Amino acid sequence: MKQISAIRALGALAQETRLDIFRLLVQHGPEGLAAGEIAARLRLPAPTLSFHLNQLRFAGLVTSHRRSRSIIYAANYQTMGDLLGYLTQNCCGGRPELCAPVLPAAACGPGQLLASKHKRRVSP
Amino acid sequence: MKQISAIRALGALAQETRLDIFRLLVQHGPEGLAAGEIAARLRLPAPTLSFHLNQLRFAGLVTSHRRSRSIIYAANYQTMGDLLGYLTQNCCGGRPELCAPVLPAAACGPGQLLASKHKRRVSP
DNA sequence: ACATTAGTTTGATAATTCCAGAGATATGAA
DNA sequence: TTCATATCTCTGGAATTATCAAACTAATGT
Repeated sequence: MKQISAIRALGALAQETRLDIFRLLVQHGPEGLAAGEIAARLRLPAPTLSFHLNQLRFAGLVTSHRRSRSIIYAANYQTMGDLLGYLTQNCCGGRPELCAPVLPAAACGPGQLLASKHKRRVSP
Repeated sequence: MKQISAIRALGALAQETRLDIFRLLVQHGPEGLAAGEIAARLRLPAPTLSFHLNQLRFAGLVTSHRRSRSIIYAANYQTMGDLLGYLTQNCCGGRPELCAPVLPAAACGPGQLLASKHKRRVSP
């Protein structure tokens, strides 16, 4: 992930309403949630929600598609993973164990490790 | 880490100048760097740098202490680790493996990853 | 065709953030 | 003390971001 993308993602999440929206979407997994449902749960006026969803989409953190009258939004785990990778590599001085000791061991287990499309570099 | 702290940290990092400052400090480890040195390396006017350092300090991402005439700033790895933990737990739906697969395996193993001055590739 | 439902866009206003200049403060040297 | 160095704070204006009412667009049902 490039710095500019990381900044966009960080900026998108650095706002209470958007962080709430994103967390809600993450909780609902790949099936996502209709915009109206998000608005109802978070008590947000439709235009305000629409504004924030656009920011999240611009940052690549959510995807959307229409289903009948509703527009379904879902969290984009790939971007979130890329952001975590960027922060770990660029903001932990190449010593991830200093900054990421909290990760559950599951993240390290054998199977799960991957499938990332791009090779990743460890910063010097 | 509370949501408000996470938002402050995200907001602090969501700005090019500050992300540059933070990355520079991370690269220089616990010894830190004097404000003047940061200003020189990043070509920043002193007031601008001071403004951003204050934001980073408010977010808990850097610490500072005076040493003679200089004020030394250093990255606070603890806060960075807390932020990564918050994001992993709250933005990955309790499925960290979905979002954190990019971590070099070494982060989980016994040490060693580090200290390489050369860029290194981790096979996916 | 018309009404209904679901979202978006527009636009005005309020709040916040960014950043450079001028001046203030703290430390060390002569 | 006086001077030079290093950094900070205060200030204010420009730019950006957040909010939400009103108007608009798209899909569906009658």
